[in-house]
Amino acid sequence: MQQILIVEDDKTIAESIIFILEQDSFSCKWFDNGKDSIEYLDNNNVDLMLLDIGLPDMSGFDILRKVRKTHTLPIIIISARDDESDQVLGLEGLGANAYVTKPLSPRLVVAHVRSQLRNNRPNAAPGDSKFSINQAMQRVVFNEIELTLTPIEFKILSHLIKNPNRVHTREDLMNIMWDSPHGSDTKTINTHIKSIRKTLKKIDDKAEYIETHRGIGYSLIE
Amino acid sequence: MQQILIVEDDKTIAESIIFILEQDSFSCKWFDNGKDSIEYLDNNNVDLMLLDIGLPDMSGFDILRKVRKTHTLPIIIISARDDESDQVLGLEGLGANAYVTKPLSPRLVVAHVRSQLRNNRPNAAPGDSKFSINQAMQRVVFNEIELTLTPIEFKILSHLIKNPNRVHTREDLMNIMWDSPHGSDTKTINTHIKSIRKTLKKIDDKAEYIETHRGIGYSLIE
DNA sequence: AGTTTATGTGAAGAATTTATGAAGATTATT
DNA sequence: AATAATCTTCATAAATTCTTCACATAAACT
Repeated sequence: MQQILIVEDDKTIAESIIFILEQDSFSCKWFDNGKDSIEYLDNNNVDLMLLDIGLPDMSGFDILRKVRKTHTLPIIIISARDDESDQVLGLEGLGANAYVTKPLSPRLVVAHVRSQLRNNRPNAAPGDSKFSINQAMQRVVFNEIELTLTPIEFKILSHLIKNPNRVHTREDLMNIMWDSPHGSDTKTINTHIKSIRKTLKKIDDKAEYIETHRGIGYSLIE
Repeated sequence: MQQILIVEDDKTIAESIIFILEQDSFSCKWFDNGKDSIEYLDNNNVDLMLLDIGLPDMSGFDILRKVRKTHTLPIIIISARDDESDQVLGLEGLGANAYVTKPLSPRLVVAHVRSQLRNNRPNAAPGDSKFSINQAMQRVVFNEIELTLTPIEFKILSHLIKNPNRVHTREDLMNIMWDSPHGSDTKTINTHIKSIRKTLKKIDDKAEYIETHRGIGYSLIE
């Protein structure tokens, strides 16, 4: 269970946030001052901090500054002030991850919490597909494993992933393989598909992801 | 250089955002419709997307849904509507990372962009890298040892270190090597990379840090 | 069943891309 | 101006990738 630290001096607000978060099965810890919050943070496993800017003992910005020196957890600022420069300072200058203004909508707070905690999981597979594309590295990730593909294989497979569950004719795939017209035999594709299947099979032996459509082409099944 | 994709049908808004972002040395690409944006995203290295919800051809929410099937990049929604349920849907349901309402403050947009790009680095834990850069001294330190690099080698390697785990095309690297356009062969890079590899190998014989991406360019693995 | 047609398979060699080492050109330094 | 350092180009070697081919296998048709 993921733990949220709430730093908020207004008891009513804190309780309403905690109520919603706990319904969403987060574990919450609440402090109404900066000192105790930092101490708790330093000695416990906290996944995310909700931080009110207007506190009695020290400014939320000071807390932020201090926490960011040693912690990388996501921090969401809660502020009564809808001031642009406060937001810029918090987000850009001091390393907050989101900024919510009062009056607070508990649902919106939970949405931000979820959004942040989702992002921090690097290998979160998007959607429900077993495939994802690491465009930055020009790699396809299959069952959390990066595939080693040749340039043409990458082009074909990533195109199939982007357009799953539909037949791609050999001509379509040819156009994807080469940027400029190329006078090769369409049978070349069979060999590339074979090679891709072989690569996938190394990771998931039984599964058949690429389907042959006789006389037409291929498709990828999700 | 990190690339931002802006999806916004209002030209004035788009231009003002681009103006600010480019001042902050982000590279921007702008589309006024969903279809072209998705196509561009599928075929290029985009680091972050700014997405307007009210587009002519398709709803921003539909774009979001589609993009999230295969991409994990941070997405910031821009919306004219300050509607709570829209925000909850975008952030929680569809996987957006932030939500900014119009009228837009460009500075605030940049603050969100920075915040997202800072957070999104999975290798954010400082100190775990074998490389560090002493910009003032124009030196790279590798495994506690200062490297002897020529000016161009420093430019290339420090850029790779600042943007690890992603492919840099030869063209990108050329732009980094020279400030002004330069009509040299892209094969020049091969020689520089070779020289950098040689320097690294002197210190750590077995390790392969710079990876070749055939037909594209190079990347540095952390 | 037998024939025809399309696809799967493995391997060879053709084509392309990158690595390598060294020489020439350029720039900076003394 | 001479020297040293750096950058670019070039030729060739090495590695990878692409295409083709021959044959095996599977599906569709008569």
